[in-house]
Order: sequence, then C-alpha cells, then structure tokens
Amino acid sequence: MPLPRDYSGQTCALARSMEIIGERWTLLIVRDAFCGVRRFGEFAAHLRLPRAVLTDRLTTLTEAGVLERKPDTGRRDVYVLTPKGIALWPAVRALTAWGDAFYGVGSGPRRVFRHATDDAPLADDGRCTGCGAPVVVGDILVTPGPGLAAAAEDDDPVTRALARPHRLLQPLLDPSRTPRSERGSHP
Amino acid sequence: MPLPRDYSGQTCALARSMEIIGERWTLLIVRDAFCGVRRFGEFAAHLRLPRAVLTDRLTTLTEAGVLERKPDTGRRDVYVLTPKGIALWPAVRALTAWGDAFYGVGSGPRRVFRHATDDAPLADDGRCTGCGAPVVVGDILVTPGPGLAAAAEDDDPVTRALARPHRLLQPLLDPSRTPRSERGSHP
DNA sequence: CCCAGAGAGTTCGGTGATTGAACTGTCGGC
DNA sequence: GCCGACAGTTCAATCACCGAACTCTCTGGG
Repeated sequence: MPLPRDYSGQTCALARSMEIIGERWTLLIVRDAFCGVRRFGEFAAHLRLPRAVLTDRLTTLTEAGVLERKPDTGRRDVYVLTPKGIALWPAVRALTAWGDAFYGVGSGPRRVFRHATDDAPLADDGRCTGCGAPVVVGDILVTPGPGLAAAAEDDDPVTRALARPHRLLQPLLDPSRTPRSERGSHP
Repeated sequence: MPLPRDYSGQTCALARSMEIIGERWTLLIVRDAFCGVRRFGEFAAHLRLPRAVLTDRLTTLTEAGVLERKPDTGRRDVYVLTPKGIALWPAVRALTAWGDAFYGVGSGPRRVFRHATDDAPLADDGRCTGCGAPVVVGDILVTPGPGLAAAAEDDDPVTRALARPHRLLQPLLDPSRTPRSERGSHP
C-alpha cells in the first residue's frame, strides 16, 4: 500500500523485493551503479530512458536505501550503492547469467566476471574458479567477453567505458579529472 | 523491438533478461510455478491479479519458452516450468533472500529452503549447509520460517498450501483428485 | 435433454505510468 | 555578463494496468 506499486497481501519475500526493484528500468539502473555509473547524466546517456523516469527511479531507490546521494568532488551529486544495494549483487549476477545463457550469441557471454586478485573467471554461483573462494563485489573485474559486439557509433562515453575492463563499484568516469575544456575536444 | 517492452540498444545481458521477466507480476508467476502452482485459476487465486494480465503473462512466458502449456489429467491445461524456466531459480532465490534480509520481520525469514535429502537449510549461495553440495531445484523443500504470518482468513487454498512444507516443482494441488462433489463441501 | 456451475479466458471503461520532446534553473568558466 | 553543460521539470499522447462484468465450453446431475 505505501509503495508506488504494491503487491499487497503477498506473504512472499520476493513480492517485497519486487516492490522496490521490480519497476521498469530500476534493475538496469542498479546494474549500472555496480559498474561505477554514478551521475544523472551518465545513467541517462547509457540507458536512454526518459529523464523524468530516471529522476523518479533515482529518488525511489534513494528513499529505499539502495542508493545514496552524496556530493561529488565537483558541483553535482553522485548516486552510489549502499550496502543494501550491494546486497543485490547475487540477483543481478544471476539474471545476467540467465540472459547470457539463453539470449547470448553463440560465441559466449558478453561480459566475463573475474576475480581481480587472480584473474580467474567466476562460476555461476559467484565463487572464483581459480581459488574457489566466494568473491566480494569490490574484487570483481568485468572484462569483455566473446559475445560483446564491437562498439558501434554509440557515441556516449559511458557505453564505451563499460566495454573496457573495469572493477565493480569503482567510478567509471571521473568528470572532475576531465574538465569541460578537455572533454569533447576530439571530433 | 520485437519484444513487448524492449530495452533496445543495451549490450547488457541483464537487459535481455528484463525484457522477458521484467514485467509486473511475471517473476511472481515464475515463483509460484516453482512452488507447484500450475493452473490458471491457482495463479489467479493466489496472486489476485487481473485475469487479463495473467492471460497475457502466461502467453508471453510460454512463447518465451519459460513455461510450457500441456494437457493435465483433467480437462484443463497446466503451465509448467521448462528447463529454461528452472534456470531462473538462482535469480528467484537471490531476490527472495534480499527481500527477507531487508524487509523481513525481526524473527527471521518467511520461508526456509532445505535440502530434501538431509533437511539442512540452504546457504545464500544455494548450497546445502549440511552436506555442502549444490542442491538441484527438485531437491529443495520449502518450509515455513519464523517470519511467516499465521494464515489469515485468506480463503484461497493456494495460499494455504504454500504455507505448508512442500517440495519445489511438485504439483501443489491436484484438482483431479478432489472433484467438485468433494471440494467446497465444508462451509 | 435441460440446467447449473466451474473454469478459463475476453471485453471494456476508467485510471495511472511511460514516453519523447521541449522547457527551466543553476553554476562555472571565459 | 554570457554561454554551455548539467540536472532536472512540464506536458500531451500513448500505453499498460485495473476491476468488474461478460462469454464460452465442458461436466455432472436430475
């Protein structure tokens, strides 16, 4: 009842989860947050969703305690995952693995998750296939897999940065280090 | 583009998954299917969603290969999970665990998943805390947890059956065994 | 044969969410 | 002061969802 779209009367914990992250775009926003996307404009550029919807989702996620809005080094705020948001990683990983398994190209997954300390890929259950240990989110490296299409003329810098190896939870772009005068100077 | 609600242009496998199971109600339908809910009326009674939406979701899931519609012993058809649908279990489990962790009552989870062969509860990663082995879906027993509210005057038999211990993927109700003349005879 | 009722949808008007495009406001740098 | 980047807000059109009522088919009983 209190939530925007409720599944009232469900005794099931899944229904509670879906009230928070079951709306359109929400889980993609969370996924981008795992990959280090942090600013309004970065989310908007990568997801190409209506800005009003993005405003709504970021507000909802912040109020739910999944994201936290905090001041950046620059003038704008950033949205970063809280521990509660980071706890969504197993769900995001499982759904990503399912999509790769059933909707990937024949050549393999689009992205491979690796254990940053030994570079071995992760198993489906989130353990490292090298050392066998469960891997914490901050130690996961995302690398392009064989199924990842070559970068199109998809101009936005976020999509391009996501196609390069990067560590989860680390800022993907750092706008404070590339001020306006240096950005966009390459035609 | 071809799918009902597309996240076009996403290179991310999660977006593919969300096109299939990201719509409202869809994942709850899949969850019920794991618990052995199989018939139109059972889904409708438990989820209390508009019947037109249920029709649409069952059709979509069937076309996507997540469910299969097959004749029952009786006159009506049943919808059962395919291997592709069963592959969604890690995602359903992860989201259920998240909901229990952050939206449960203080006393604990609503439901406990156990390994049917040794009755030990499952860890968050899906392994059995008793024998340590990964547990296949058909060997999971769902038992009421401390956080499960007592059955309300929630009349529908599906909700009541879900509150009792049951094994995943086994039919929850068997309407062919309780013909009309014996059903509903208790005021 | 006729009827009643269950089950599985379909139809339909009202309501709310989503979309894309245009607009506003604000700050920093030139 | 002016300009452009950024982060939203506003708005009309479209789409999805809701709940209730309706249809259609099959089954069992009399």
